Amino acid sequence: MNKQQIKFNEEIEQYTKTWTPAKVAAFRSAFLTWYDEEKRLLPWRVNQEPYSVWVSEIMLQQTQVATVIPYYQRFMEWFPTVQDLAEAPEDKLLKAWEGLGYYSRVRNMQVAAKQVVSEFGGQFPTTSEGLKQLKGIGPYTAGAIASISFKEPAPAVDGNVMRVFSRLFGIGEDIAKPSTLKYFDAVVRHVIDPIRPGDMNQATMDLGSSICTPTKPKCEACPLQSFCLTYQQGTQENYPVKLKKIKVTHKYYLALAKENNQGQFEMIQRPSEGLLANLWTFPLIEVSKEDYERYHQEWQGTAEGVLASETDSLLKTLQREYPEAVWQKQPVGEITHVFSHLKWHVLIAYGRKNQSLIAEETDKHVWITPETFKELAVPKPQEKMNQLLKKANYIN
DNA sequence: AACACGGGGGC
DNA sequence: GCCCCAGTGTT
Repeated sequence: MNKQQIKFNEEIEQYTKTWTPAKVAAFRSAFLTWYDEEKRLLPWRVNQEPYSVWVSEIMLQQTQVATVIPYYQRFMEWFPTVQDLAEAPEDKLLKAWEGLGYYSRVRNMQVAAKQVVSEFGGQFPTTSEGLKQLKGIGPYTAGAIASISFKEPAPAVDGNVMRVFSRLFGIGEDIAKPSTLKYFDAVVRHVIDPIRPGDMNQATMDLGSSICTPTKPKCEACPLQSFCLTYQQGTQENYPVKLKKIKVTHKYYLALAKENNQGQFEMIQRPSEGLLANLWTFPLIEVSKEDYERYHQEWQGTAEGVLASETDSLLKTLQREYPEAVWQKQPVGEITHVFSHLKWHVLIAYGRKNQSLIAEETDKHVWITPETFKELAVPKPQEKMNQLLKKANYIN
């Protein structure tokens, strides 16, 4: 067992350590009693055939219960068995799904139906592992069918289940990350009823849709109140944790490290509002991603067949746009910096001027020696650039 | 790991 | 009218 596995096991134990066998038994009893009393009588709950469970689960992945019911009933009339589905003409198949969306799912269902007929003799595989071999059946659907139809104590973890269990156990992992699934899988395995695993999975789904709702959970009506860690802490509304995935925007710059004959570098103060307001950096020239990548390739010496007449080299650009300095042919280097919502890619170009031109100075524009950089407020990317210049012996 | 799939519901 | 939703497949 490697370190990561040990760490994982310890984390799971933190969640389950107060769940003694007696508590687990009481939990199962309370939950299943509630389910027996409250369970909704849905058309796909009249039997536990894998075919009916499968059809309903696929439909329910994309649509709410009330909408699914008529679709489900018509689907079962048109395709009563897996053989009927396997042999169905495509237009009838699509007609049956019309309005549900995600049409590839019904096509995958037919592929799976054909697999069942030809590879499994018309019978569904009876384990979650076997079920996962069927097209369109992933861990969730496999767990649902295996537990309901074959009484395998397999978790069926969907968004509802993550919500319920994150609150019950105070699981603060980010449910937006696919890797978080394993925490819920482990915790569900710890408490799932070995005699009625399917009912426990369905009870969890029902609880998630009727009581343990995303906002304003009806904890006063919850059969699991006394088992719920976050209810006791009053923190249930903070769960599940779902980090908004912020899209990172990439920005590409050339930084101009211009040194004059006094050993001074040009520094520019950023605008008083927005990102890094009022901080000082080398002059930054935003370039397109394409130009940046080309400059970067030239620098790394991997550009092939690039004709000077078609594209502009970094050196030519610098000489044309900033003729007051003598530019070094190659960039000093590259730094990147990740902000909360964007990533800077900066190539540092070094150029030397033969005059001092102090007259150019304004209050937002100074020439200073590296020794006095620290008198200016400088952001992290500029610090990285300074480090790079030091390392390459441009400054001390 | 990121994106596509396609409707419905919530704001 | 825009954003998010929830699994599975694909790249």
